[in-house]
Amino acid sequence: MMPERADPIDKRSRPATLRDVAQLAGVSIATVSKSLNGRDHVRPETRERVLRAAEKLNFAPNSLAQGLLTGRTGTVGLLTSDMEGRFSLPVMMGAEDAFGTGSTSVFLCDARGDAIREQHHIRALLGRRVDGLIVVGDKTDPRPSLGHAFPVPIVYAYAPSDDPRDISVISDNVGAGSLAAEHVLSCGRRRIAYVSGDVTYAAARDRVEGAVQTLGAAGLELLGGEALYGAWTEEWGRGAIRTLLARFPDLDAVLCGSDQIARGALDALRESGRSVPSEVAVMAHDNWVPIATQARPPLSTIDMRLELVGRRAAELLFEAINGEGRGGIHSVATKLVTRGSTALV
Amino acid sequence: MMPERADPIDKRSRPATLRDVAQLAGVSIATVSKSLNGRDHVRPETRERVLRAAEKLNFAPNSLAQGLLTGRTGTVGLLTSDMEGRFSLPVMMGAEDAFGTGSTSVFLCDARGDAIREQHHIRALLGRRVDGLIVVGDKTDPRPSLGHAFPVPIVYAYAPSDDPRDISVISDNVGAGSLAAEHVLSCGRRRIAYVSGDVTYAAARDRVEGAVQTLGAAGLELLGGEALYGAWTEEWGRGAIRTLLARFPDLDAVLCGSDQIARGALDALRESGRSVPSEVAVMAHDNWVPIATQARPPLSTIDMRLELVGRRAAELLFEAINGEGRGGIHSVATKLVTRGSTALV
DNA sequence: CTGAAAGCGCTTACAG
DNA sequence: CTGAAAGCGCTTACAG
Repeated sequence: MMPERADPIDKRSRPATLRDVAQLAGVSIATVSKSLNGRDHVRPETRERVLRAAEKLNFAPNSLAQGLLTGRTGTVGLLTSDMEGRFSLPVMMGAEDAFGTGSTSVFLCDARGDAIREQHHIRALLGRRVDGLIVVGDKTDPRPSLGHAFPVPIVYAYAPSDDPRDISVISDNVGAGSLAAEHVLSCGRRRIAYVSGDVTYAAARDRVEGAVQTLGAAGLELLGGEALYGAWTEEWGRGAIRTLLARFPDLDAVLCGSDQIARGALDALRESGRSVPSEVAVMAHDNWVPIATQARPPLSTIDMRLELVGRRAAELLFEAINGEGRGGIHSVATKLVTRGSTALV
Repeated sequence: MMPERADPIDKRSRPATLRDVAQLAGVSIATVSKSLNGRDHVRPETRERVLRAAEKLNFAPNSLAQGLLTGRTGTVGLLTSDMEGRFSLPVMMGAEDAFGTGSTSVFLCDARGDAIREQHHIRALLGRRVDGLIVVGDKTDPRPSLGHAFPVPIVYAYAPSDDPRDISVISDNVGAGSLAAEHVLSCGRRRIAYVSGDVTYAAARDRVEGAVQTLGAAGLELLGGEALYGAWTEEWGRGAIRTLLARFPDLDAVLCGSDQIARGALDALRESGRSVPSEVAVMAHDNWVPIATQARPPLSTIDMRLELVGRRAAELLFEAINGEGRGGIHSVATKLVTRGSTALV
């Protein structure tokens, strides 16, 4: 004879419904609903009884039913093109964080930069009746707009949409370049070179532009008259430094397009017998913590505040869901992080 | 006089329902449902008419309604403790990827290692009637089981549950240590040291254990009789190498607990005038690509195949959802990646 | 203050 | 082959 399955560990026990709670509390399901949702017109002691019953049954309302009824699901789609990307991740974290504290849940989709896959995911998300969409890019270059034929609002984060009517949030790369230049100027440097990354990246060009502007305002220009563009690698950082030292033996600061480039720069400077920061200051971008802090010396760098980009995107999406969409590009200010590579002389 | 809103760009157009399709096709909603779901008992030309109508209205079925009815939502919760973690991310990617090809969507939740937040997220996920849960850890040490009082199955990935009845997927760190040791042995090295990471991490100890076993089988032991434990940093890698070179000037290989430690080791070896790999081979763990490939020379390392861990977790969860739960720890084999730091002499 | 009823959008027996 | 009806779990006017 089989023992009865009274095991509370039974994984497949059906979740409690309003009906179960109503039965236990001896009231109607309407009353349970009102009690649980804090509606008026329920006697305090009835409400109390209902709450206890719900507690005992470990009742959690079925969001599907609620969503079906109210038209709001409290879910949002996060469409990323590259989960490996160091840049899209913090943005995702910021967004998840901003939503997570409330009652909104995030659907994660990785399209791998494939437009077909992206369409597939969007269709699935729309089928799940998300209240909105955040599209996270992995580089700062504008991406194609998804258009406006959607039943829900869309916010683009990190990579802005190429349609100015869309809502986009980016970090301010021009401002970042300015900040970097300002910092080395304030450290008393005047013979400043720039080793940038891949010239096809908007982020590379924007950061250079900011630096050039700021130097210009101080009556200076970059050593050699322009930035050296190359690759986002340490190797390029090393090679560029060797070239620069040959041409400008008296350079006293190097602005680098990324932390990785800066690490290469540090290595090449050390191997050329230049001491950092006393002879040459090195300034980086991105604040990729494991890279920046493990460098010798640790890197001063510009933090792009990507979590803030994600958080801002979440907020703007929320507003748009509530009908207050504000198209255009919203730019998040970056932040200087000083470490040993630029310490004042 | 207001123009009529026939604008297809209207963001707030209500998504089409079965009823809309039925009306356009001139049939009942039951017939629409059957046609769309490929059920029998529909005349081909009727089906065709329905399909065209659905197409024209850009119909996507409301998953909420489907879920409410069928009891399956086609959603899964991914609970991570640390989205910054280099380790939990690839696992998430693998899981998302495994699901993404099907019709399952993933809810992403970051608990930040906070048990309260974790409970909060679990409650929300259960309210959304996910079909199952994947719990992703950020280190390989066993984590507390969430218990068995859940209406849905749970799979633990990367960090196993401390309850052996739970389903866990990990990468094989002992095997990884063996692989690393085998490789340097096959490169003809015999005087082998081990610079490990933080001894409080199971991953650190397991990798050492695998290496010691393999060396033992070859009649060897580690230089100094045991591994040097320290921190997961380049600085520790540099310091440990200096210590080792002083004690064992003739060492010909170093196994490192991580890519970062190995980079430190490379730098210290170079600065001590040892050439890698001709004099000393350096072998790492993790295959953190930007670190490993940018090293001088690029690092041979053990890839933990974390995407595979995530993928396997997704598969096991799927099985468990279908009632074929297989408790215990499932271990994923690691993979040797050879680069310049160990090239055969 | 409380409850019966309608309805959100779908699927599935069950009649016709 | 096609459609009317019930029902998934909830919320919200509307009666009582």
